[in-house]
Amino acid sequence: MPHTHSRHGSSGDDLCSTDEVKIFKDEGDREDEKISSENLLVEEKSSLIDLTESEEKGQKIARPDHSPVFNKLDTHAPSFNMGYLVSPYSYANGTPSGLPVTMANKIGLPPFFCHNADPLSTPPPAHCGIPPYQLDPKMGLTRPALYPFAGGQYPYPMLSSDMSQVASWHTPSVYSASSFRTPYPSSLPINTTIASDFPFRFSPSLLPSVHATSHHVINAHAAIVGVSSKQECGVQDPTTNNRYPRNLETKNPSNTQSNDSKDTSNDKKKPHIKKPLNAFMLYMKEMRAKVVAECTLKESAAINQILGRRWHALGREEQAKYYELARRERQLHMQMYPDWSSRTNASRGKKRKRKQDTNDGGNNMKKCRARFGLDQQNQWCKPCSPNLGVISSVSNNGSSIGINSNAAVNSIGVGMLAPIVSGGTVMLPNSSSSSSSSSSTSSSHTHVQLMATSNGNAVPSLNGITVTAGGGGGAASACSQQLSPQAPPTYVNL
DNA sequence: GTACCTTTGAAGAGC
DNA sequence: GCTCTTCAAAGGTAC
Repeated sequence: MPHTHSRHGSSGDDLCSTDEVKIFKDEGDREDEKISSENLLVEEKSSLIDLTESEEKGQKIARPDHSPVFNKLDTHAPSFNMGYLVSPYSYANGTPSGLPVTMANKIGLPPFFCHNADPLSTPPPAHCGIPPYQLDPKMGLTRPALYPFAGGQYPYPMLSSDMSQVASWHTPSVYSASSFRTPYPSSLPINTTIASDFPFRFSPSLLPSVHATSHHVINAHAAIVGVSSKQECGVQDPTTNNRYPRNLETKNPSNTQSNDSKDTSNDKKKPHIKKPLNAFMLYMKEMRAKVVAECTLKESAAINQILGRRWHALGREEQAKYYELARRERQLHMQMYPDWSSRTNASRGKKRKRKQDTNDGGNNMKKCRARFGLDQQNQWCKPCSPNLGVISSVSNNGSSIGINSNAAVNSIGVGMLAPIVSGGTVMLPNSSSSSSSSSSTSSSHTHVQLMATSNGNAVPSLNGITVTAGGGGGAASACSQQLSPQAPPTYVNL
């Protein structure tokens, strides 16, 4: 995890990551910051993963009736005991099923039960499912499943209608005897129903081929995509009635290798199994629409910055939920595509080559910090050091913000202010302080942070508004403040 | 049409 | 074991 230090106040936000103006009140250490994940040590955060990873390894042997991960995570996330993925579906033995968010989402399961009826009021807990179901800007209020089942398709990801028939051969007592109670619909039929009761013990890799009727389930998995992720909806194999052909490249590694010699463009067009989403991706998927609605931003790069900050601000327990979800995603993915490896996709065709020039403001700055062993948030490495200038005035007439600067800042401003404009919004203090920036006194600890640009520039302050070098937050913190009903922010278009 | 941006995390390759 | 690279999602942007 990149953040290994404790953040004090709000000045320690991540440098170099955003290009926006941030104004916020320094009201001392907030309670939520005390539990912020940014305060987590590397060991602490890794422990979150270790908890799930250790469980994952143990699960390969046997998954007891009470999942060990729930017990382990009890100390951090008591809500786990409630089964944060409460699916309306149940196993044949009546035990509730649970699916990773994206998997259940994409295979067409209905949204999870959510306690919170207002998706915008407060950040819903992870167990509440995916707000974008109601908020997806493209699909409208009721977004259909990305991978809807064809008529009659069985809703279980790994348990096709035929498979369910297999499952129906076994009475609940059979399941009880197996002592398996996994939240995975996939793991249950594979590990217990099939493995223990079939005359042959199929390895997971054989399952898709052995049970030919389940191929549509495999193909319904969201990890299989066609040309690109943006075209994944509606991509269908013309030769079959399925979205994708059954013979996936990862099912035959030798074919994958042979395909490497072919044209990469052809490789790109081939359906492939996508990587399972990690914890942050799951979080982004869930929270993106909310951030878009709150911040009126559409650019994913900016949204992702916000989400990245929110991710760090997320509590340990909340993050643990997503780590657990991600672990389940990986596990389910592993069961569905046992022969798949990330190497398969990595060799597909070099989808993109990141810029290697030194002016890259994101990765290169991170690399610089790593190379020079600098704190990620409070220090600048030499190549990224801010070229400080002086802002001569900062004015706010309620509809616009003006930032005048001397020549030095002007030179910075080319790189600094342009992203701010492109960002579209700048958060200003509330009416009490925003009406006049000069009225913002030190007693209110109002700061304006001009965020680092790709050149790592930031500027000092004037007129009572402190403009600090570096720092982080930008729109992320702005949007975080917007969550506070007592302090509605003022957004001003530049 | 497609790479890029931007985030974090996982995983593989290479040293 | 460490570092580096790529890929997952997303959609606007730039070429």
